[in-house]
Amino acid sequence: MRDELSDRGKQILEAIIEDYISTAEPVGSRTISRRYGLDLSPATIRNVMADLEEMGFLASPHTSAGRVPTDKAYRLYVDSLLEVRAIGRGEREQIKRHCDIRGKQVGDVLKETSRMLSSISHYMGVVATPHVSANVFRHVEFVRLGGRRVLAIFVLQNGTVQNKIVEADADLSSSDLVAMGNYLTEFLQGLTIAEVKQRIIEEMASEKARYDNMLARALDLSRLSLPDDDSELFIEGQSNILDLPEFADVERMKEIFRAFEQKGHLVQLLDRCLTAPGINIFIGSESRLGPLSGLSLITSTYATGKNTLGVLGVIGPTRMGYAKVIPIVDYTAKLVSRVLELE
Amino acid sequence: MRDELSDRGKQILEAIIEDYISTAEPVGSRTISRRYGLDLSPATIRNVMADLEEMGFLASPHTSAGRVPTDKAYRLYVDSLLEVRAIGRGEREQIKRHCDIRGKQVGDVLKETSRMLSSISHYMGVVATPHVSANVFRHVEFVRLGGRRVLAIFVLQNGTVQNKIVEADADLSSSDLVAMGNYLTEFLQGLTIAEVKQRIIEEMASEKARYDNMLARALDLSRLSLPDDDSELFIEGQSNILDLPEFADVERMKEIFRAFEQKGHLVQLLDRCLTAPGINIFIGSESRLGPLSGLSLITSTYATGKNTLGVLGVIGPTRMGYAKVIPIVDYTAKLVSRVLELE
DNA sequence: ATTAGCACTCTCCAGCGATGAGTGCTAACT
DNA sequence: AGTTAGCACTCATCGCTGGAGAGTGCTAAT
Repeated sequence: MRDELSDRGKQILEAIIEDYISTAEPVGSRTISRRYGLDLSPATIRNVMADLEEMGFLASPHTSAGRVPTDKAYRLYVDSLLEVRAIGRGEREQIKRHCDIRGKQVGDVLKETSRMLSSISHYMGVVATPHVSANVFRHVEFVRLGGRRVLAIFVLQNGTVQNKIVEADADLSSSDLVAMGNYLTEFLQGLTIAEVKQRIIEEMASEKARYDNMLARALDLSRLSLPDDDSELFIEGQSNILDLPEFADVERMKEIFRAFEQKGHLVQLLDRCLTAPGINIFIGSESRLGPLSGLSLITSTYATGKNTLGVLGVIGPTRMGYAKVIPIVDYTAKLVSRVLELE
Repeated sequence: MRDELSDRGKQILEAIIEDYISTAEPVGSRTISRRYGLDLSPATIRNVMADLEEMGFLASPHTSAGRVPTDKAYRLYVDSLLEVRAIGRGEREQIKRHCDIRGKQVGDVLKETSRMLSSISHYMGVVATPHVSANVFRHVEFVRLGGRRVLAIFVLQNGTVQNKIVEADADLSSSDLVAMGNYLTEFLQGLTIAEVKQRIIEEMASEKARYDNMLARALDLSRLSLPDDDSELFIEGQSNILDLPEFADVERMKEIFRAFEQKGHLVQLLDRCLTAPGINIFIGSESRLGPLSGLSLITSTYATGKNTLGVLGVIGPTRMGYAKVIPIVDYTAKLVSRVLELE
């Protein structure tokens, strides 16, 4: 009876969580007894709350404030108490309307998706661009810059374009570069970037490359200029979290903004989601990222056909409106998948 | 004597400004008399300060605080009091070190420049990417997406790549698209994007296009997919301004972050700088952008040869260290110009 | 023209008590 | 045995107060 959660315990915990989500104020026994039709006196609820606190689901900021749900409570809530509503009609329309991508740059589509997620959820939107490795190579071109510097442009099957400035180890004429580009475009057609890497290394070791100087140079150049595998991150709507009462404290706010400025950690976190298709939820300290404590992350992967392309989601306070945001993220991921789909 | 600034007036104003720049506290007559070797009693200085206030160079937050410089004062300071120091040796090294661009994407170079500006100045770095119109067309390619959607990729002479998704008005096969790309690449070679626009319109009205259905389609497709002329903005180091005491107020901070989230206004402001080569300085309300009052902007244009490419700069509080930041912006702009130079 | 002196203003801060929300415990009730 | 009413207790919050300190403006003396 002490370690197992009774039905009533669950009901009261749920009420507390939902109240806290909507008010951001520690919730007291009286509130629960009045506002949620449980027909129990505050005293009874106090008893239950004391148990819940002992079990680690609640915490009290100080003796005479109400109780606040812990990360553990949100986890339980998300896993088994919460009934995910279907997405609202208005929201669905809004997302659809956004997804008219004609005339937009591919990168901008993702950026705007991020912005849309933030404005519709009133939290922060995050979209990670697809990792490069799994994408299929389509076209490469080299442009001569000053000196020996060369601009390499890789076009991938899904429409993203990667470019990079490299230093060649010999002077190369423009026509050399065009020829190299044409040759490599042909040679690498249809491979994924990961395979391209592989193929180049193999070829460089081959007989042919040893005798054909130009070929060797072309291969070397392409090796240098292969796009890096890091994905970009669009984080939009940061100002939304400025309105949340829990971040009214200036120090807290600084900490968060600092954390988001160097996106590295967040990228890692999102990478973890890549391997688990569908909705993923990190609550508060579960992310194991210090500065993100107090924040939750709801993500979903977007994909075309079998290929997982990337991750998108919403970052909000741990007390975010899971019931509303989860279907939004889910629906958006599906729609983005469809929109980016190739035939 | 009343409207014209005496030498002593200037000296004292300069002292006040410099003190305020370093302390962010309203400065009193005693401070000036003690810390700056003017050999005048506080009372004398008070008289001068009263004059300066009447002339609009100083303001007092309330009766018993010291005085604070107005935008007008900073303008005078920047225009005629300030002696711009040569750039520091350490700073020069730091900027140089950053400018090793091998192996980086072109866009990233600008983004990192922005970041570098922010970290070296301790304010915010801004870099606007070049406008598209003046750039020279190099290559276009069309990729078939689902349905009638087509991905158009424009490569420009300076290495930037623009892409856009458009809806074709007929089903086009992959080979059609490749052919169109090749034809247009040939046809538009060497023109600026502005000229490309022109040329396409002309050609669409020509005899040839009227009879060659495929040509007409190709032209139409390229017209739709021409890159937009808006330049992107990289704003980095926003968290730096969180540390400034004048923005300790949460409301003020929200306002600023909101303003930066929609970059439109700022782009307009930077565009104004494009036409005036070299260093430009906007102080506080001079920018005529409400939310930017209290902030100053120091910009410089970067260019290759004759072509102005874009604008970069630093945004900080009006009381920013002009003497230090101006040479930093200047030097960075020159270096970026050199680095992006084509041969 | 400059300065010393002084009264005055206004912010900032610490201390104070009142208020009220919420708890935990005990004893009575069903 | 579970539930509830009652009550003493804790603690954050708020408004008020008075003192300290910084800085000013004015006047009169140098």
